[in-house]
Amino acid sequence: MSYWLMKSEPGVFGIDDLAKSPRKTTHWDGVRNFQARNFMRDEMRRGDLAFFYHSSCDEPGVVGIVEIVKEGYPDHTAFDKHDDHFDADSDPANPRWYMVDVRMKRKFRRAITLATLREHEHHALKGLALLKRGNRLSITPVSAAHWKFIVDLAQ
DNA sequence: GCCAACGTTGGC
DNA sequence: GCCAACGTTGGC
Repeated sequence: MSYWLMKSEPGVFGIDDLAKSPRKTTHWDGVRNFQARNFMRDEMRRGDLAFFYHSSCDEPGVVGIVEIVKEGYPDHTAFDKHDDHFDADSDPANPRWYMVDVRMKRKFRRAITLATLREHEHHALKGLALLKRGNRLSITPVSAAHWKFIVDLAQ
């Protein structure tokens, strides 16, 4: 089993939106980066857990935990001309973009802010992809040790 | 709003 | 294959 971190802008879709979704489940559509696509298409497995991370907001940070409940499948929003994430180059016969389904497992009582994570970036969280310089990937892997440390911060 | 960092595109 | 130009991300 693997661990991940998935970014979302709360102004677009935050953890409270997920909590209100049917069965607390949603498809993680709109990812238009090949590396992140590859993680969803090739590496994420049912039962994997991911941190839900709020980005581009007042207080960026990890706000909860989701479970991967459906493995990679074509992102249909790429085929919809009227969708913000439409991509004319994604052919339904040979889809370019993929998504997974995630279900909310837990919302932290308090967010683990990026500032808090940074306090540990040279020690317990050394090497965490999220904290790497210039990192912009919306989906990144998290080691088991880092996972445990961050979950403990939320207690 | 600024800007550093990065990914993608396209000309050559 | 190189690399400049461009667009996007995302923290501040």
